[in-house]
Amino acid sequence: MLTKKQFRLLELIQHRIRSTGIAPSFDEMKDEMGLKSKSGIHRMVTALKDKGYIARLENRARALEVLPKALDTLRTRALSSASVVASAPEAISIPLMGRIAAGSPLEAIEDGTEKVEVPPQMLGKGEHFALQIVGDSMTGIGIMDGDVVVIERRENADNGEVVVALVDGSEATLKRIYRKNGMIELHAENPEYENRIFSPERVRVQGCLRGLLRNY
Amino acid sequence: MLTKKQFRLLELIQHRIRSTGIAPSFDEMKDEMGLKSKSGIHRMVTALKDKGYIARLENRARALEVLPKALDTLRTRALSSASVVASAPEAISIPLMGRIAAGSPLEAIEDGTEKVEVPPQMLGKGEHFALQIVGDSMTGIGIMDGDVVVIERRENADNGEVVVALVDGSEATLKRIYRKNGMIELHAENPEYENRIFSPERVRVQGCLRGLLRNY
DNA sequence: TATTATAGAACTTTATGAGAACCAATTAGC
DNA sequence: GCTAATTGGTTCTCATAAAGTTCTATAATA
Repeated sequence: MLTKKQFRLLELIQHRIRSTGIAPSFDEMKDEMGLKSKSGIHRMVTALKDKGYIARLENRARALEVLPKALDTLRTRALSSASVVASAPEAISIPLMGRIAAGSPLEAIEDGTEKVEVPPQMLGKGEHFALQIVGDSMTGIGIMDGDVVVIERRENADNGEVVVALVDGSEATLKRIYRKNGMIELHAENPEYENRIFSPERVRVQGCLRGLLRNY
Repeated sequence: MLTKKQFRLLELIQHRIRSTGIAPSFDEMKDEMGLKSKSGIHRMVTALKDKGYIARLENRARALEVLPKALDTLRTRALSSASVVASAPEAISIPLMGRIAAGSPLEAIEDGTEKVEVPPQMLGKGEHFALQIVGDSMTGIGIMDGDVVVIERRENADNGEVVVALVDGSEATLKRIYRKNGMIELHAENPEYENRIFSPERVRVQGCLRGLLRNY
């Protein structure tokens, strides 16, 4: 029941909320959709709401919620697009760049000779690598000790995304990142850990979290 | 009930919606059916609607919905062609058998037409299938809503393993299983949920958790 | 030949875009 | 607190693109 653009916008909203926890503003959606005016976004958001895919509070900033009905659409699509891709059934290998933890360096382990196979639907456009998680600083969002995370190499990240952040050039951690008042806050998703705040010069983003693999 | 072409169109619509999330436009259907004019599509769509296979909003872009009646028709057909799909044996695709939640029945265990690609290192010897998690009853061990879990089909499980358990033949859940004094305890890994204890006859193990995939 | 499907084109309705002015809510400073 | 600035959301209007509807002449066929 959705038009192409409406669907794309819905995907965008959902992805944004899922990866950053915060819904995008109209202006941000405008930019991400490649538009120059946000009136169109307003109309599409209204359409999505009327069609029952999202809920929103009018006049509230970033007050969007993706409803289950929409999740159904997006889920099945995300999964079955995998089978479409399956025509080229090779698993894709990406380098395992080492382990990452709260408080231990990443650089030291960068050989990249080990590979991990990753299902193709987990990879986006860019360059990816894998890291194995040590420690429990992100258990709050379901990232456990020993998990392998798939990271897309990037220099910057949206507010609220989970990133690999290098602090002072030596200490790499997987944290949720927020920018506040010109400072950068690295947020551990475990109440037992404290958030840490740095000046922007001290923090370098190395990549954004894209997927997770776990073996039992 | 349906003519050949109508059936083909129905298949096409359903496949399109499932794989891309949005219905095709009249022009696109025209192209995919190999026609040069869309007026014919219009008539066929009208016919499908009149016969109760699809619902639609007139004059609305891509406003088609495939009704359950049609899914029945399509499913029988899909099963017979399943053997063709299976002819790519070494593939790392496993069937997605539906969704599973704490407390709600395994959603209409699907026909297994949908596939998920899985990195080979995640698979063991046996037969595997995938399920998508709904709900938060296992967040305590890092299994979140929307995750895809890889299950090895088994009839029994070691104490403490995470299993897909079918209770009373109807209600399937993903739980940690313990045997105590001849009884079976199903343990949700989330303090907000209660453990439940059953007599062995009531619980059937369908498989054991082997892996987990998550996209961000 | 009667019937049914297809091509084509004209036409109507919806969906989207740009831009600008205008509210509403929030935040920074007093 | 209170005000001003800023961010974010709402409404219009004017264009244009995209999608859906209709109708007629033709082609295909039973």
